[in-house]
Amino acid sequence: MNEQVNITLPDGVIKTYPVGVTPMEIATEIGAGLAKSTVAARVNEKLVDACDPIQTDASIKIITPRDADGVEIIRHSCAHLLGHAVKQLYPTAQMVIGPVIENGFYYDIAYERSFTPEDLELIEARMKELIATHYDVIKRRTPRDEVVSIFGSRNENYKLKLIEDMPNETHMGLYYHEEYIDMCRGPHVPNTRFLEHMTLTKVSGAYWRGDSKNEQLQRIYGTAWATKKELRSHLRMLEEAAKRDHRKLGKELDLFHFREEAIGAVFWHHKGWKVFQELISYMRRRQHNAGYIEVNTPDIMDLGLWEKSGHWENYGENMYTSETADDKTLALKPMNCPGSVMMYDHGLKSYRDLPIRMAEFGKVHRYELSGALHGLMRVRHFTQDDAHIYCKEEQMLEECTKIIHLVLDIYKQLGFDDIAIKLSTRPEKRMGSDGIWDILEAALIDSLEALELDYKLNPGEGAFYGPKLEFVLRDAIGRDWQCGTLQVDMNLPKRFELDYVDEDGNKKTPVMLHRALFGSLERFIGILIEHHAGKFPAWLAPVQVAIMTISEPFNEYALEVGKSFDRANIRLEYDIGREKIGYKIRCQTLQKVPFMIVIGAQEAEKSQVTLRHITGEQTTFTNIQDAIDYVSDKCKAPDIV
RNA sequence: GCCUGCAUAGCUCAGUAGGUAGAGCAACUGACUUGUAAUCAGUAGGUCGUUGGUUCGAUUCCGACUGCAGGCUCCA
Repeated sequence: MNEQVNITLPDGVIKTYPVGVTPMEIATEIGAGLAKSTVAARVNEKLVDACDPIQTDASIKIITPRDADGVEIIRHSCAHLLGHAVKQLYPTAQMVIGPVIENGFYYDIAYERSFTPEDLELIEARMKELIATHYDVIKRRTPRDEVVSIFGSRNENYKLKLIEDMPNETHMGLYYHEEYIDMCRGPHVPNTRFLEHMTLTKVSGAYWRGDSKNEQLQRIYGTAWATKKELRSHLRMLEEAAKRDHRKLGKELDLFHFREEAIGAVFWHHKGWKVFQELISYMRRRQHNAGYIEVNTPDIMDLGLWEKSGHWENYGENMYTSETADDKTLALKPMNCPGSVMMYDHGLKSYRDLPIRMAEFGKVHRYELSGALHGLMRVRHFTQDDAHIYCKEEQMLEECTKIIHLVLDIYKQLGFDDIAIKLSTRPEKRMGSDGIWDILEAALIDSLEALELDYKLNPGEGAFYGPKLEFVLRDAIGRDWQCGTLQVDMNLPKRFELDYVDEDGNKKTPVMLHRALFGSLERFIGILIEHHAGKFPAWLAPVQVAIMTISEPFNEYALEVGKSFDRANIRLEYDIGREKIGYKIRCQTLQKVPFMIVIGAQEAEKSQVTLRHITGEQTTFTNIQDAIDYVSDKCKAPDIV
């Protein structure tokens, strides 16, 4: 009979212990310090509690708060602790689920009233008290019927429903936080002293099982970290994000505004509109070089078109419609594709014409739920840098590859190196046969593989007419934003009976690719504002040069300098009022103007130009043209060499 | 759309335990003619988001509505 187990430590050393030894016992034997920081363990690659007995030979790694797994466990245990505190303060509350999320955790709770920020403070204070008592968290593997009776007697009806979802489990892990009991797969911390660096962040509603048809629960969010330092730096990151908020900067930098008369719609001020136009110019050049043509289709078209395209059935709840005096119903376009299809359909197409890469900066209108709106990031009317590529089936792979190449290169030029790709496959609400979906999904996967790119699968998230790739970029402070998409589609061309004359003289149906690279110009500008914290690169800056004088006698020379810069298409503003130069510099710095020109007696007399960079360094040019050449060079768009 | 919170001058905010409001910046006027992140003084500016109710009296208390913020759902 084998009463010993061989345990392999991470350094390869093999030690022998009695059967049933626990990770905590092993850690204790290795050293008191390790034992003290033991959160859990990885035994044969599986995460287990520090108290779980080991029955067979195994490799082991002790998990401490220094490990990413350790921090996750801390967050998970914080959720339980939240339950402990909530049940003490609000005994009739019913706990639902308390998972770990990025940077923290939440717990969904059913309670007769909503929690307020004051409740949150009370709960957090109670959690801190409980942490300070350093109580042990005790795990008991418990037979199913006993678990049911425990939660039944405690009126934890949601826990009972969750148990019903696990018909095959004969035993559950129960974690005892003193009088509070939670059910969990675990593992969890052995003692609350690990949970010190947490704070509750917000309350909100959340639907039971995530379905808006179900009752609404209260969700309490928190964040937790291994050390005080990490907690503090996370809270600082949130502050930094608040400072970069594009809604705040949009106001401060005079880029755009929103108002009640047109909710979810942007009023672009001339400075913001300049950024918008610059981005479109950039995209036009890139698309032209990539073999695209640009068209423009109507914003409002007969409802019949949208019925035929399937939008009315699949997307109708997001569409705006309008009745006219002649009893026609028209719809504002929520997407550009049907218009593009009309454009293709006009006139005969030959296989020699394909691929046709047809771009359109189309403004689309989508009725979004009011609660979904968010600054420029989520609006009801926005401009897509859309394009539809019509090609033969055998050209599909190459066209997909080209698009992926283009989008990654553009993001890179604009300063985003960290791009994630998501593949969204057939949704429940869709059109077209499974055979077609097989071909389309394979095309996207093949093109990603041809480029050796990693991607994450999002099953069931595709558009109703085809699967899609989504390009997610990571900004300067580590947040992810979804921008571009690429969708492949054989359904719309079929519905609209699009065709081309092939080599053999027969008519064939083209494949249609839908792609947007910025996605929404509005959202992309929001992302750029936050990524650069309002300090646009010079080529995008609404004002590239501020010309300012030391005092009024030099205004005339300042205007002369300004005219020369203006002729060179450099965007400039004058700041030649009676304020002191220090004040002018402060204002222009706060406006994040990349270059300032200071003009006083010295410059006026010698026809010089002194350039001040936003960073504070200065360069003096002995003639205006040299300064213009220098600034022009710095204001070049990244695709222009 | 749902949950919670918020709404005071152009902006950022204070305030009124119910008696029609105040600061800083910005604007305007005047003085100063100024060299690298705020010169000084003065003037003007608000039906306290809208709308009902309670009250002798509501910006303040209560309700409804609208918008905004954070979530949920959805999504470019």
